[in-house]
Amino acid sequence: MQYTMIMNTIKTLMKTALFRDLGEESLARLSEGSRRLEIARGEHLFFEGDEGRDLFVLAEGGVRLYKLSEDGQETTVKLVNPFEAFAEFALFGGGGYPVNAVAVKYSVAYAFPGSTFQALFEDRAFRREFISTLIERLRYLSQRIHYITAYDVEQRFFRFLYEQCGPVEKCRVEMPKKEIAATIGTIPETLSRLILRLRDRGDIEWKGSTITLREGFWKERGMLSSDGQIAD
Amino acid sequence: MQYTMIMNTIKTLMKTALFRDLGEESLARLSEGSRRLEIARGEHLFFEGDEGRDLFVLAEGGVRLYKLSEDGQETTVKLVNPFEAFAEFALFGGGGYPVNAVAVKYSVAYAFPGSTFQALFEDRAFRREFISTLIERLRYLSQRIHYITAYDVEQRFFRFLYEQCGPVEKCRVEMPKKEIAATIGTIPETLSRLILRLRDRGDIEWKGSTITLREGFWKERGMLSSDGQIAD
DNA sequence: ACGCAGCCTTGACCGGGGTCAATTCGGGGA
DNA sequence: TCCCCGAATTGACCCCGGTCAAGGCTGCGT
Repeated sequence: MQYTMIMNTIKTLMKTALFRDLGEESLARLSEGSRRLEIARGEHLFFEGDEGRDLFVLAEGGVRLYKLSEDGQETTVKLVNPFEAFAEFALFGGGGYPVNAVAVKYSVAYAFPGSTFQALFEDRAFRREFISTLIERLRYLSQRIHYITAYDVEQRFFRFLYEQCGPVEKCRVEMPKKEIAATIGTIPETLSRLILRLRDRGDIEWKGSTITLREGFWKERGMLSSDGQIAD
Repeated sequence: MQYTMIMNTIKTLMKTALFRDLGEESLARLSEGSRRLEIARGEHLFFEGDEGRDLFVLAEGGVRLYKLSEDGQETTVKLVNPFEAFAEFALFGGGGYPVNAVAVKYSVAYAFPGSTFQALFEDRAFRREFISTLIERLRYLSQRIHYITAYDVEQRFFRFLYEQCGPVEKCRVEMPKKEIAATIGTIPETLSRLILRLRDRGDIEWKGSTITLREGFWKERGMLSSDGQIAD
């Protein structure tokens, strides 16, 4: 493997919460064992049930994790953003991946074979970080379950925007609308109508992949803009 | 603390996956630091946001974990059954409990202060078990998110029965119906109507707290009864 | 330039399940 | 034993959002 390639991998790892605090040589060792994957929009990284012992880190793009039921109904579990690790499931306890992973746009990810982690678990600080990551996921999923069942499509859409960009007025969202719809737990038709309603109301402007909110939009909803304590 | 009381605690711990494999003296140490809690139906063990560093193990009864939104809408995250540990969140990363915990019937639980776990984490096997537990939760929540959004009330009700009793024809469910409704993500009225429909159809019989399914009920749904590979 | 294939939008329709309100049931306390 | 309060049932109503079916828009390959 090439030197500059390893350096790139390391750069990505250092921006990822799970690995941020690792020492030089741990990072190097991880990187050496990794593969770099480029995936086009719509390509799958893995499918539910696949045996797989890889943990992934997204370097660029976006990946949607979802489940599928017999009748084709799909449910998004989480949208992964750059510098997040995902598929920690793979490292422990078998049973294959519990979700499907699809790129919502051109993406770059690194795959780290589970075996390369054995050594890292000797490191107390890493363990701590790993467990924190899991617990954070747990909190996230509890939260998400709640959002999806207790809030309507409009509120879920705002939350999506907030998760993507924070409390700002201008936000780029480079995903096809149907992926956005899936992410917030609805279908393109409904999202389309929602946007229409919001535009009429003067709340939103959507040009290409740039979304512009009305001045003071977040403030009205109790999420202060421009600096920011944030409601969860 | 009394000898027999400690013995009871230990007996419970030994039936709990997380602690099953611990050695004698670890169990004893844990037990000594624990409190025994008896809670009546409807009582809360803790509320969302509470600072708390206790991990719980349910010894008897049932506890429902749920979130609440501003407008009073509640969402059940998980129903805890005896010999399950819960509120692992508390041990790491702050922010208080992310859910409310209410007893759905008279329950007995043990509370273990987070501090007593520090020592246990030195034990490699325990760490492994702990992480497995977290990952299992993660899988469970992914699954649940999917069930709640992709399946209708009827299917969710069957899944509830299945989770409570497995693929058997006779099943005791000692919870008020409104708690059952909340658990499967609906309201008492809807559950009531569902039961009516199922009874007319001859699928179910509900007397007191005993539910009887029609012969071969589970088999028809691809979950073999009486021995049992189980669909997930 | 053309054509095809996705993606997105728009309309008409409708059904699962939630809301509100009125009874009825049932079990524990005086 | 009766009473009472909360749980459960039942009915009338309705709305959010999903389904189905047409179009329009865009971009890519040849």
